[in-house]
Amino acid sequence: MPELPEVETTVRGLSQVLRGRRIARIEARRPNLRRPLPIDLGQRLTGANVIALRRRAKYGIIDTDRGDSLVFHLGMSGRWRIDPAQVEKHDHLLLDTDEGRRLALNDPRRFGSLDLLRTDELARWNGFEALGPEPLEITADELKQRLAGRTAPIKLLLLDQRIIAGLGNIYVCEALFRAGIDPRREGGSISLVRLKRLAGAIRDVLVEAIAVGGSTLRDFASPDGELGYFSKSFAVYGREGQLCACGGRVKRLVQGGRSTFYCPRCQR
DNA sequence: AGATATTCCTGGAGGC
DNA sequence: TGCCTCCAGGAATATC
Repeated sequence: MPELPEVETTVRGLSQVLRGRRIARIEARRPNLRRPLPIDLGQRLTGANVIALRRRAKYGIIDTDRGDSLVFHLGMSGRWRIDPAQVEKHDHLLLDTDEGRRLALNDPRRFGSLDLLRTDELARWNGFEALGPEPLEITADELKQRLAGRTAPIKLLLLDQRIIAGLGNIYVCEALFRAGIDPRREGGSISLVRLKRLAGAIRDVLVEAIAVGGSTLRDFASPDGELGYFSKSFAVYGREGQLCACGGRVKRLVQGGRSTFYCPRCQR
C-alpha cells in the first residue's frame, strides 16, 4: 500500500523517464478512478513538456511547461508501470513520451485519483489547501501546537492529513512504536519532550523507508518494471501476537475502524 | 468544532 | 476453475 515513501520513490522513478521529455500521447482507458478523470487530459497534456516532478504528502505532481500540473494519488493499490510489455487489466492511464517510453497507471481498487490543475493554483486546490506540514519537516513545536486541545487518540490524529500530511496506517504505527507512545494516548496531553521523540521517530522511519525504496529504483528501468513497494520487516505493523524485541507481545486494536499494532510494554 | 461512521473497489486469505 | 465472507487501505462525505 503506497504511503509517503512509496510515493517519493515513485516520483523519483517517474522523473527518470519523464523529466525534460515531451508527452507524445495520453490515453485514458476509463472515465474515472475514485473521481471522474479530467475530461481535457489529452488536449492539455499532449505535446506538453514535463519540467518537474514533485511530491506533496501522498500526492505526486507532474508539472508541464504549459502551466498545468497532473496530480496523482495512488490510493491503496495504485502504481505506475514503466515500459510495460503489454497493457494489462487495471491499466487506467497510458502516457507515452517522445522517446517512445510508456508509463501505465495501474490501480485495481481505483482508490487513487488523477487531477489536472493550473500549477499556480495548486496551493488553493481543495486537495491541498487544508493539508498540514510535511512529516519530514515537522517540528515538535509544530506538533504540540497542532495537537493542542485535541482529545482524540494520537494514532487517529496522526492519520489526519490536516494535522500532518503524508502519514498512513503503517508508518503511524511504526513511528509511535519508535517513540514509545501508546497509540491510545490523548493527543493534546503528550509532553513536548515526547513529541520531540515522536517528530524524530517519524522522520527516521520515513527516511529509512525511502532509502530502502530507493534501492529498487532500478526496477523502473526494467522492461516489465514493477514498482518495488517498500517491503521490510516492520517492528509492529502486521505482527499481532509476535514477539517484540523487548520480549513482550505485539497487540492489535481497532481505532477508527483501522487496525493499530503496538507493544504495550514499550509504548506508554 | 470535533468525533465517528459510511462509502468507494478489488483481490487475497481463510473457512467450510 | 469452489464458494462464501471478511478484510485491507485513503480520503471525501454524512451524521451525530
